[in-house]
Amino acid sequence: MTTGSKPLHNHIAYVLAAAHRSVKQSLNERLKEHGIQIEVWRVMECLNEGRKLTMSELAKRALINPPALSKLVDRMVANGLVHRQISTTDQRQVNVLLTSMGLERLHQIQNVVEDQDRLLDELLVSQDDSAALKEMLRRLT
Amino acid sequence: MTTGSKPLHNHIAYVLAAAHRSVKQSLNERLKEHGIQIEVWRVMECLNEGRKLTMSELAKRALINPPALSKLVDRMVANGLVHRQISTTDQRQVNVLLTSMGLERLHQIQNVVEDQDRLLDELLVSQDDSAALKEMLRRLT
DNA sequence: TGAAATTGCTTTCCAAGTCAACTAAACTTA
DNA sequence: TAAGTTTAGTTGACTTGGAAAGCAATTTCA
Repeated sequence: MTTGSKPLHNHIAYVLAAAHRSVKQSLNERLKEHGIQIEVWRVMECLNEGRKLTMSELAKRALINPPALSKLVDRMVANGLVHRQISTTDQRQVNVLLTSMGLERLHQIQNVVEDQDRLLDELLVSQDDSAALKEMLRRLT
Repeated sequence: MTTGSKPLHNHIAYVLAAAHRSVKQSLNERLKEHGIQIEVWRVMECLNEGRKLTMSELAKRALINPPALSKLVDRMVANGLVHRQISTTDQRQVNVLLTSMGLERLHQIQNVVEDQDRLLDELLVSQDDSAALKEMLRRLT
């Protein structure tokens, strides 16, 4: 016997990585046409929902590690999408906010993302599957 | 109204990214103790199943883009885990094979990965869920 | 209150990934 | 069969990400 172990394509870690890779890539291609990278979209969504978030809060929600976020925000500031604001109550904290241009750009791409999401839903069998899938994924998180 | 759109945590792309991030991170921590990175594990698993694969075949299965794989294989050769072999039938193709040390190292970590997989399974409600989840993820891929 | 510890964020250094260009081998076809 | 095309893989310039150290502001508590 040569394999001795569960085949790769049955590992959750592998299947999850494959699905993530493929979804990420197709979303990426759509967003690239608008000159926006996926992480930038997530940050903008988070700020749109949260109005004003500290770096650490934003890092958690946008699924980005603090050092990477710090650099990403630098770039986004340079591109005029967000701005930083030192918190008045705690001078260590930095609040990040969407600029009006950032909000405008977000609206431009929201349709793109929703389109892709609809397309993914269609790949699943029933409508319930989509909800069930998300629920299971949240459980793994 | 300020949001105007589906909340972030309902987007498949987001939930998938969150789950992937978290699973990847925990697997990564386990593997780090053995000095192996996740992509290296995937490559070794693929080679264990396929015995001998060309770079492009390996790239597909291990979910790694060709340039990244090329460099990764460089490192793995340097570490004595695999070796390259120019195909006799087509001199452009490069076959990659596990060394005996590579196989040995793979066996050492397979338990680690299976442990984590078992743990993930337990996070889901029923046994069926695991199969259902994988099936849905494959559909998205 | 002031020294020590903690927290929030950034910076630095290095490892790794991407895109596009490149080399070489193998086909195609006129 | 020689020129043009396609395919396989690698390389190089550039960008991004991660781990660990660093800096300040805040909190803790002796």
